[in-house]
Amino acid sequence: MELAEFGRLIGQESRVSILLALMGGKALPAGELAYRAGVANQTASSHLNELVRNGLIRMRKCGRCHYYELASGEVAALMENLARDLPVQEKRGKPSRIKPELKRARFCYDHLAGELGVAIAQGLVAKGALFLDEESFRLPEKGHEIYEYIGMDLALVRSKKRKLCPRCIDWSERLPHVAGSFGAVFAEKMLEHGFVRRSRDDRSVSVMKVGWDFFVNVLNIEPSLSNH
Amino acid sequence: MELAEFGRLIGQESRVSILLALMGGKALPAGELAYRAGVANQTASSHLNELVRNGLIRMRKCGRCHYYELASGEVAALMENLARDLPVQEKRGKPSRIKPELKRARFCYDHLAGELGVAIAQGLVAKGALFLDEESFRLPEKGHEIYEYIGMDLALVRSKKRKLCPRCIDWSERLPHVAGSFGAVFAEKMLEHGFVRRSRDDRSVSVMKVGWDFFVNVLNIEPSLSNH
DNA sequence: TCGATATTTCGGTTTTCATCGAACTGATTT
DNA sequence: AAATCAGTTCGATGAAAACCGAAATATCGA
Repeated sequence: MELAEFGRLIGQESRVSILLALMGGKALPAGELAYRAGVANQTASSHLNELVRNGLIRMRKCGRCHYYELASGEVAALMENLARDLPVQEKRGKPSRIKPELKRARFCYDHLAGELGVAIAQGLVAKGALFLDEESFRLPEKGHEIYEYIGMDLALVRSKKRKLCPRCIDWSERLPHVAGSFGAVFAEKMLEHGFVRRSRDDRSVSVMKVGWDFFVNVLNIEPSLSNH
Repeated sequence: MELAEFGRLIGQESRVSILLALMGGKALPAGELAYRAGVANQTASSHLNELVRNGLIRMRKCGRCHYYELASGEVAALMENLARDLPVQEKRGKPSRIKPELKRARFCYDHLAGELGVAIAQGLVAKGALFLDEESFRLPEKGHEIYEYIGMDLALVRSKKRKLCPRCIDWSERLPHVAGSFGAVFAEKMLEHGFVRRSRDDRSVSVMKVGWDFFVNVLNIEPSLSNH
């Protein structure tokens, strides 16, 4: 895609809202996206069309609903990186309008990010369940008890064709967390065990009681994270 | 800056042309930028104003000329990374419109990039004049004969307040080359010795005869690079 | 001081495009 | 089959903004 073309696409509030809503990794129906962007269905429809045409998102029909989602993890990473690297303008009276829940813990496409995501990555490394490599993380050859503990099948992780566990530098934290198929499967497990729960409205995530037990006792994550 | 605001700024051919022209790292007068963007001076002037207001570029007066340049290496890196990560659309009959000279060797803001930039970085590493680190390159404590050979003062490099020698992943090559103050000073030396010469029109760079001697014999760079 | 040059400011024109009402398509329900 | 619901297409409207001619500003050279 051309630079200017891409700029035009993300140079408009409604379309950015749509893209940001999809950054949660869930596929959402057209109406929902229109509502979130605060525009009429027809308007959203044309935006969605445009985004699909340019390969940023894609559509899947299911009955009479049209579900839209990001086209790929690459697009998600692109957006996340862009948001992170945008020059900060020193304008007085512009205190970051970032929702604190989002900063604390959120889904970044299909894996966990925010303070929690970073802390998890660090915890796994500290426990020897993950190694820090040049460009990405690396899994220990013979697995690790933590993965058995949560019933996570590393063979499954390795079998996917996408990148195993690339580092994704967090937009809010500017620190690495785990993305790729590992990040996705791990996040899946966290949901499955009820450790965390996704927000109904946006991509923020809340940590349940059992979740804290796991994070603090098994991963040795700072309990201070839990004090809001 | 907001995502949408940034998108709007780069979502327009004239402004992208201006930004791209400035990616060479040279400061250019307003008229020149208008010419390159293919618009009238007045139009360019308003675009330049807009870009300055948003902190992407900055202006320096010199006599009756107004010289514009990128606001910082961060902005340059942002643009370069963006261009690199843009999703490639599989459109038939769209053979990369990238100028081969640009792909071969160019200035990326203030340091060398393209095939040449990557090869230089690899050459320096192979010679032990540079080490590959986590996020950046690292200089050997006690310097290296290569730097003495080209008369490059590492103390000067280290004295600058900007990052020493971060890795910059190339837009065309997708491989790392050296940026930061090291990259800038090194490129400066290459020009000084007449090893390379900047194009008058764009950010491409041509390698002179003496340059090839240096690159091939001292840095052991593949001479195949020189066959166009 | 006068004219030439580089750039900006102002005003008006034109283009682009985000938006929504109305009508249409298809799927689901009654 | 009729009613309903999700979504799209079409067409018109209005606002934003890209553009350039004309005039203003500032510097330079003579």
